[in-house]
Amino acid sequence: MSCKVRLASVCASLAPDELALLDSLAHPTSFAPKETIFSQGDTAQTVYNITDGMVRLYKLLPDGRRQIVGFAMPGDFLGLAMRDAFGFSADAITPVTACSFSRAAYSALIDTKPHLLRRLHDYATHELTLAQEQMMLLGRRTAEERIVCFLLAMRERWSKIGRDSVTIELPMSRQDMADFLGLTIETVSRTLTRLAKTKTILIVPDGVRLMDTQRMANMAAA
Amino acid sequence: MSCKVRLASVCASLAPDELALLDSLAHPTSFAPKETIFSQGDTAQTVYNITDGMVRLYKLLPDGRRQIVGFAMPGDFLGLAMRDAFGFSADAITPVTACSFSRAAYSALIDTKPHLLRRLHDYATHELTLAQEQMMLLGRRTAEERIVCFLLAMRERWSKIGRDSVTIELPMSRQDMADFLGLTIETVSRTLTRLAKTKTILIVPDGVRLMDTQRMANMAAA
DNA sequence: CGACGGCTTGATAAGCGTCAACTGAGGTGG
DNA sequence: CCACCTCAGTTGACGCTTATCAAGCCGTCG
Repeated sequence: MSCKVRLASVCASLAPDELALLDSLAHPTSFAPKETIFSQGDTAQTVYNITDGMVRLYKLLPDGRRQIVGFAMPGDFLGLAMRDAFGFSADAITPVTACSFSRAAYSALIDTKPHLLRRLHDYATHELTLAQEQMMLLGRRTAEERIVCFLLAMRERWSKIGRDSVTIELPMSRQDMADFLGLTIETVSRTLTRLAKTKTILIVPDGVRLMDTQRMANMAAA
Repeated sequence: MSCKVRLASVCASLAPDELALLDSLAHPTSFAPKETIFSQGDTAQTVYNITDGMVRLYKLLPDGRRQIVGFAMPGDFLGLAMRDAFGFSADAITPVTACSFSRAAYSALIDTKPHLLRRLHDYATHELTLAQEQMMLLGRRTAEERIVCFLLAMRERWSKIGRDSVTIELPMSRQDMADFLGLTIETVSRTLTRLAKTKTILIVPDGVRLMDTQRMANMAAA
């Protein structure tokens, strides 16, 4: 009941008694920056609900190339996209707190609570929609469009958890952004400076301030 | 019971009476090549289970750039990734047959059949895993790797529906492949001819034959 | 037979990657 | 207290992969 992200996560719309049951199964957990939460290929014995901080989710190729498939933020759920083994790795970017659940308990719970399963299913389809949006971005957008779309999407996500502002926090490194957007760190850096030079954004410590959202929206739509 | 793809789709693991119920709700539908099944933004009043043929699922940017987010084949389910409106467009590549269900009936059904919902949820998470694989491909792989991964993935999909062969049917056009792989039609064509010249594949009408799956697997893993 | 669409091939160019040097903030230790 | 190191980020020069533009091929169909 005291959870800050309850209404933004799958826990919304649970009855008080169900919430209590869920609470009894949850293990509060925390991770330091750069700490690994799980690795691709690990047998998935735990699922997590992020309550604070930011997590990067990524896949690696044997030669070291990395693709970040998403950033998890408060309210996000980790552990859906696998049957037995995690399909990607996850590690903390900032200090992270999460509710962890044993996979067995989680699995048993959703078998008895259809509407919790329904919430999870809705969450999964939402993730799928985001993934398809990202395919469009990676396959067909220019570097500048990717950056602009990313910033607007981050604004959207912060606002969904009650932190709406034209100043966007970006706790991840340039390398993380690059690996999310299918670019190099140099291209990310150059593109951000170019946007700053045209007064579209203002680069601030650990984030950017959006100075011309109208122009950005046009770039993203085009 | 006579459905060729029953065991490969969400309909597997249904009890006979449930199958009968589902059957009573299903409307057999068919589409001619290039016919639109639905368009991005349409209110989603129907969901589909493909029984034969191939469908392209794609998103468009206002300036005409296209990203194919997936190809639907027998056993695949269309209509998951939306709450009220379709997030992408779909049209038939080959002649297509499908079971269509009204969204209302579908929604009511899964509310009363938790294990059907469970199947759908598993299907959705599988789709999500594929989408993340595709992000890796689009963001970090070279043109040649994309083509090779695509061919191997198509082989895998055909084999899942009982058509395992080193000769891969490719009913879609070069343009469709290009828009799926984030390339241009010219790069797809050139890369395929290069693979053919090195005797890695053999280009045949409406498909390719894999001549050196070992080398291809190495390219895909790298 | 001619037109058309899908595909291939070639020449050229652009966007982004690569390599490398530089800057500035933060941390460490003599 | 300041020299030094480290690391993330920025900037510049250059080059490669892939896009773009353009021409030609081939099977199909009216």
